[in-house]
Amino acid sequence: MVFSPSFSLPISAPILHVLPDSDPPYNLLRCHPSLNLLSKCKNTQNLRQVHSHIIKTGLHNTQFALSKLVEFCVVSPFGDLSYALLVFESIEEPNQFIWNTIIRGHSLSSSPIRAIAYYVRMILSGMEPNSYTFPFLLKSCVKVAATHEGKQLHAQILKLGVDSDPFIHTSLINMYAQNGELDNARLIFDKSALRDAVSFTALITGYASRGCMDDARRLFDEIPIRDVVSWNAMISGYTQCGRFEEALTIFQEMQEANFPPNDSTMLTLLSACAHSGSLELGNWVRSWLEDHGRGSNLQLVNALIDMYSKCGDLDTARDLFNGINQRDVISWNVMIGGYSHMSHYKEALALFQIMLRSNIEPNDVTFLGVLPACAHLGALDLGKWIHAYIDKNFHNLTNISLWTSLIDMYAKCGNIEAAKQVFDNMESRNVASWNAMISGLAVHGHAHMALEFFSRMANEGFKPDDITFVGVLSACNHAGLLDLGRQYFNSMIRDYKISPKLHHYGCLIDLLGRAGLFDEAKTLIENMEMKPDGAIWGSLLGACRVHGRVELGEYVAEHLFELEPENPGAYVLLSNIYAGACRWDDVAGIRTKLNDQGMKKVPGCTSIEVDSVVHEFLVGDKVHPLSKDIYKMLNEVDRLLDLAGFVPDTSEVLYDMDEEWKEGALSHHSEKLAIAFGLISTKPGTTIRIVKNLRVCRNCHSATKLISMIFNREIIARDRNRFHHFKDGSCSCNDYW
DNA sequence: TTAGGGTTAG
Repeated sequence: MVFSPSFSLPISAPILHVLPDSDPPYNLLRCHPSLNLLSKCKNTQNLRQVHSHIIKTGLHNTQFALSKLVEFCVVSPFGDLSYALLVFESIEEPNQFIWNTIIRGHSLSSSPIRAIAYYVRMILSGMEPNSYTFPFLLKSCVKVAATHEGKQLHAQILKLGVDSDPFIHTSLINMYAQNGELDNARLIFDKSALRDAVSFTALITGYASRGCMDDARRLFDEIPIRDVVSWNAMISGYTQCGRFEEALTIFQEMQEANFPPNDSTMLTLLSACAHSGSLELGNWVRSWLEDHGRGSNLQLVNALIDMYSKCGDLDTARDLFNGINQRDVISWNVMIGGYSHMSHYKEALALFQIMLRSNIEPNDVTFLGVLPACAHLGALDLGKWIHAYIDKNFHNLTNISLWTSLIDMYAKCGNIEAAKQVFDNMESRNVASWNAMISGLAVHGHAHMALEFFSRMANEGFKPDDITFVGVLSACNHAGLLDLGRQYFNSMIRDYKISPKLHHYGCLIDLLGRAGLFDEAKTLIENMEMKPDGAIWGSLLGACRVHGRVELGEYVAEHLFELEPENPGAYVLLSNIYAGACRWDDVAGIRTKLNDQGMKKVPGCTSIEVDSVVHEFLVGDKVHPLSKDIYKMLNEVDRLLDLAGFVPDTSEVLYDMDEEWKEGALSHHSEKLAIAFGLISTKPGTTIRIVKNLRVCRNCHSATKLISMIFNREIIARDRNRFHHFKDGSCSCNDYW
């Protein structure tokens, strides 16, 4: 047997000779050295050593010692349930405590429903449950939303007459409240004379989870003697409902009442700060924690990191993260999630890679932070790796958000088929899953399939929300389905009672503009309940360019200049309109204006993932290590394009006025650099996937179509608005984008 | 004769 240096067994422990089921005096057992050693176990090895010791000293003949062993296995983070079960199965007639402990163990495990199975076994073996048995069982019912089983347990509780036990009473309220049956929870609460702060709080939490904070507040006011958890539950309830000011008011009331807050109060407050962006209060909490000597508590530091990153102070968040000695998975998750939340996607992925190298096991929350970063950067390989990791390591995972996040990732990374596969394999879905699928199909231009999913969704009893309609309308938009778009827009208002938001108007106005129906678009804008935003004027301006409407373009541009004076995009679009009308003086005028005001257009940037590494290219970029080879390939591409009779489209010159124009012609746009890199670094025939931060320009669009044919490559490009699948010389958008 | 209820990364 191997002894770890920090752990040694007592040499002379008393040997007990006892008969089974006849435990010796408890005072002798309770303080027996072997049992005291249990609390010092730090791993399974230690546990086995103590178990051997228990056997050597004869203690294994007592149910008391075995119950302590089983309890340790079940409760301690260094124990494990399977070991507890081994011991349990070796006991001929386990006592009530041991049965309860095994049930408790299952309620704490990853499959709490098994607690019920052991309860059934307990009854069948002839052992009666007691008032300790039910809180464990009811907790399991909460975890797996087993309302039906919970009700059966309720019947048993009434039959046994233990319903007046305060613990069972609160557990029942909690079970009903958490499973959405608030009326039943209330019934139990009202019928009983038991009214301590704990049962009040259980009901308050139920109301809070349903957004009924006014009911919660009434109950809170009725609590005879409040305790710290009831205060915390109120702060947390308001926070969850997005009523941050009221959350802070409760905290103020708490202070005025001289009620001392605890760590949980601070955790809850930090969560309120994170959600509402209250950096000032967050800083106050931080100094409170330092003043009270809680500044290095891991859970609190994690909450501080979360607060700072959500408030946009990523540097302070990272400093705190770096300062932690022993980070847990939550530390990593909040930092990665913070980067992702603030659109620092590259940092999110970089930190995730460090996490893996540090041998920290990621969990579902980690992936909820990483997958959106993959989606934005188009990091399909990493996304696929995560999918495989989940399949391998997380069986029976019922986290709908995670699967939905995978759908979104696949769709945004250009693999809509994989997105659909994930969707089809989901055991249960929610509105968000349908929304992800519908908008995924929409950006890929599969309008009819998106609309088909919309009908399926309604048929399966899901109620579409405003986000669903953004997907539906953008599906119509990307396919130019004007009549259908109008119909869905009207149906949204009439049949689903959803009032249109800017996004919905944006889709419809874009559709109308592209179809040249400017009068209808203008009327719609004038009748909107809110002021149009830059996106709406912008799409109209784009439509003016397509239809060569110079005067209207000037009128629309004026609105855009007023709304977004710093945005050079509007000037660029207007100059393209002038260029289309050969009004070169006006083109030059805008150019001067842009230069005078020192405005620079957002540089075009395209990324491509090769062998799990994301490579980024800016216009005319020469910093890539393989730059020479890339430009060699670029020359070859240009030569072949020329041979194929390609004539560059220079109608959008100003669009590329600054760096790109200076770099010469249009041949060094970032997407072309990325494609050239893709051509030299992947095997012939491999699909090339690229992601561009701006809309793809006309010239590159025509060039890419030809490249797909010349090199026999499928090229999937995501631009700011949608996907383009280039194949055999044509594009899935049918030149409509 | 050892235990059990309500708040606390998305």
